[in-house]
Amino acid sequence: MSDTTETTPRITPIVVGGTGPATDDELLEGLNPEQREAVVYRGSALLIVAGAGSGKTRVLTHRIASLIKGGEAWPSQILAITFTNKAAAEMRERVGQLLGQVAEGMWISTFHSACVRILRREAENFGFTKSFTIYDSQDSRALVKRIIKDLQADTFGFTVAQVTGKISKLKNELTDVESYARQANFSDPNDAMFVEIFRAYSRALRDANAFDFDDLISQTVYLFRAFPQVAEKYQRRFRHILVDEYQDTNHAQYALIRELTKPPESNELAGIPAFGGGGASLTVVGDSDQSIYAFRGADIRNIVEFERDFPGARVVLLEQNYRSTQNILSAANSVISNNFDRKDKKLWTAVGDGEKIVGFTGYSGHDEAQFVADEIAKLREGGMAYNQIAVFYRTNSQTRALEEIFIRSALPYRVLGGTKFYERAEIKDAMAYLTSVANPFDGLALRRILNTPKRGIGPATETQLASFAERENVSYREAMRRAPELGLGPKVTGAILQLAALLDEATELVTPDRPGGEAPVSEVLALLMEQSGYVKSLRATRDPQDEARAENVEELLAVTKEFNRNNPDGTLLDFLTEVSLVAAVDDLDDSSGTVSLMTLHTAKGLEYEAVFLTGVEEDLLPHRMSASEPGGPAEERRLFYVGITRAKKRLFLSLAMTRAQFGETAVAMPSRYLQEIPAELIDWIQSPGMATSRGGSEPRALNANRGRGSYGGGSRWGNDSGLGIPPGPPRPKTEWANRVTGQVRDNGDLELQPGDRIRHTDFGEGRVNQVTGEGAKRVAHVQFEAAGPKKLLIKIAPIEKI
DNA sequence: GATCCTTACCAGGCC
DNA sequence: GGTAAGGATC
Repeated sequence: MSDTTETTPRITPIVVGGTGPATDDELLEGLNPEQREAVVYRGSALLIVAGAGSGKTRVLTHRIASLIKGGEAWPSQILAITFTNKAAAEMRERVGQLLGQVAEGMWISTFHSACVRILRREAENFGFTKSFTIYDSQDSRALVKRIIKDLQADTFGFTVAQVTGKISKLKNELTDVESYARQANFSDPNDAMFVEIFRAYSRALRDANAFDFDDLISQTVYLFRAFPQVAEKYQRRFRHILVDEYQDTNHAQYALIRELTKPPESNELAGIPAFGGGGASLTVVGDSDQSIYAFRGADIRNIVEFERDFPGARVVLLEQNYRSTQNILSAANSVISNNFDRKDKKLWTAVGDGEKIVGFTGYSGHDEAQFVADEIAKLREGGMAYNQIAVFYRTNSQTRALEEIFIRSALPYRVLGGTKFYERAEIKDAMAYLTSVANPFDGLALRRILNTPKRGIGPATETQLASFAERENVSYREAMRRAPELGLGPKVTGAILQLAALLDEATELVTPDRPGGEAPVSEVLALLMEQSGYVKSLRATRDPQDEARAENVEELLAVTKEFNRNNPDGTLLDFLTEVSLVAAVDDLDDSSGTVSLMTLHTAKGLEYEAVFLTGVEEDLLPHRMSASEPGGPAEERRLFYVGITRAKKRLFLSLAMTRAQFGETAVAMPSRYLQEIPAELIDWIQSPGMATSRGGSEPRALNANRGRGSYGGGSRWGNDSGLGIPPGPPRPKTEWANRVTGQVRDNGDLELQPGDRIRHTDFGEGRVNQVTGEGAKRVAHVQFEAAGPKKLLIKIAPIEKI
C-alpha cells in the first residue's frame, strides 16, 4: 500500500438513518472475485478493464465507499470523473446510500464541470474574471464565421466547419496558437492564414472573457503548468482520483489527470521520493471496445498504454456480464471480434440464451418506424414498461419518421438530445441577455441581443459601437452608456441607452453585496424579458411559429424557477454554467414512463429491457463519412457494439430499403455488420431478401428489382442464403401502400364509437373496438382487416369514418 | 434598416 | 424538409 494512509486522517464511520451504512464485508457482498479485487486494491494506479454490463459502476461506487469507510480518505479528497452529469448524480447518490450518509465535499463530476469549477476559482490568476462565459460549439462557429469574413479568409477556401474542427483538434492536443505558429509553414499562404484566424479567435475569446468547450480542459492544464502553487493546491486536496470511460479521454484530459496525480512540487523539493510519495492514487475504468469518440479527439492509446504510463499499475479484467442474455452477448462478441488489434475479450453471462434477436426490413423509414411502434405495443401488452424500452439510431435526422409514427400511434416517447431546447434561437437570445448581464465583456452575446427585438440598431451602428469600445478601451456596456458621443441619430442613441440601462438594472440585481444577496435568476430573466419587450414582440408578429417561440421563452422562465427551487443559493453564474454543460442524456427522466429515443452515442452507459436498433444500413451504420477516416469503420463497429450491449432481454434490429433524405428518397443497403451476427441468432420477421422479392406496393425502382437475391450482392440476402428464412406466405403487412402523409392533420372532434368502421390512408378499412383517453388525446383501438390491430390518436390519424 | 422572397446548401456523432 | 444567405423593394 502506498503511504497515503500516513498523510490522511482516519475517520470513524458515522451511522445515520434507516438501514445504516454498509459494513466492510457488506461492501464486498455479491461481488465476484475480480470485482472485489477492483474494490480493495490499494496502490498508486489501477486499471479496470470493464466489458459492457460488467458492473463497473457498482465497482466504482463500492471502491469510493470503501476508501471513505476504511478511513483512508475524507470525502473531500476524492475526485471522480464521469462522462455525464447524470452519471455523476447517480454515483453520488449510490455512494451516499452505501455510506448511509451524504458524503459532503466529494467532487463527482464531468471533466468539464470539474474544470469550470477550478477555473472560476482561479480565473483571476491569468487574466480572466470568475464570471467568464462558456462558448458552446454554436458560439464558436459564430465567432469563427465573423473572423473568416473579417479576414476574407473564405477566398482561401476556409470554411467554418474546417476551421472550428481544426482548432478543436489542436486544443485537444494542447497546441495553442503560439506553439502552432512556431511550427507552421508560413510560406504556405493557407497555413499562414490559418494561424491568423486561430490567433484572432484566441484573442476574441480572451477579450470576451470566454472559454470554448475545449478551453475548459486545456486552459486548466495551462493554468496548472504556469502556476505550480495553484496546481499544488489541487494535488494536495485530491488523494484519490477515479476516471470512468477512460477510453474516451483525449490528450488534454489525459494531461490534466497527469497534472493532478503528480506529487506536490514542494514534496519533491523536500526530497520526498516521487513514486508513492504523495501523488494521488489513480483508478481508471474503461473498455476499448466502447471507444466511440475518436472524432472529438478521444485517444484510445490512453487506455491501451496505461500500464506503460503508470508503471506498477494493476490491471483487473471484468468479463462477466450481468445485463444481457447470451444471445445478445454472442451477437455482440461476434460483431466486435471483427475489429483487429484489440485485446480479445469475451463477455459471458450466467442467465441463459434468452429470446432471439428480431430482424425487420421495412420498405421505407416510415415502414420501419411502424414496425417499431407495433412491436413496442406488443411488448407493452406483455407487461413491459415504456421506460424500459429505447429506440436507437445513428443520426438525429432519423427521428422524424419515428416521431411521426409514434405520435399517430399515441405512443408516449421522449427524444433525448437532438435539436435541443437550449439550441433554439429564442432560447439562445434569452440566454444571451443573461450572459450579457453576467459578463459585460462578452461581445458575442451582446451582439446577439443588440437588435433583438428590433430596436433599429443595425450592423452599421454595431460596428461603430464596437470600434468606439476598442478605441476608448472600455467595455461594450460603457460604450453603450456613452452612446451620445457617437453622433448617431436620436432614435438609435435612445435605443442604445435604454438597453444599457436595462442591463445595468439587471446587473444591480446580481451584485453579490446587494442587500439581501443576489436576486434569483428567474427574477433577473423576468425583468430582462419584460423590459426588453422581447416576448411581447414575438407575440405581436403574424408568424404562427413565433407564438411557439414565446412559449419556449416562458418555458425557460419556468426552468429558472425550477433551478432556484433546487438550488436556493444558485447564482446567475451557476445557472449559466449548468445550462452550458448539460448533455443529451442529462434530460433523461427515468420516471417519465415514456419510450426513449436517442442516438447510439447518447446510449452509451445506459441499459434497457428492450432495445430497437434502427437504420442498420450502409452509409448510415457505418456512416458514409466514416469511410474516409482512419479507423472510421472500426469505430462505427464499436458503435454498433455499444448499441447491442445496451439490451438486457430483447433486441430488435431494423433497417429500411429506402430512406428519405433532403426531401428525396434514396435507396439503402443492409449494413455489412448484419452479416457479422451468426444467422441462427436472428429471427427475421422480414429479411432484406424478402423485402426485395415481395415489395408489391413500393416505388417502381424497387419492384423492378424483383426476384430473390437480386439486390445486396447475389444471394446473400435471398431465402437460400442460409439465414433460415422460411418461404412462407406473403405477410399482409407488405400489401398496403406504405406512404405516410407527412402533413399534420386535424380531425377536430371526430366522434368514434366502438363498432364504427373507419378508413385509414395506410392501413385500409377497419373496425373500432374501443376508444380511450380524453380530449386531444383520445385513442381509437382499431382492428384493421389487412394490417391487424392498431392504436391511433384520433385527432391526427389519417382516418375517416365510413 | 426592415421585410419579404428566392436560392443554395445542406444533416455525423457531443461535452 | 429546413435554414441561412443574399437580393429586391419599401
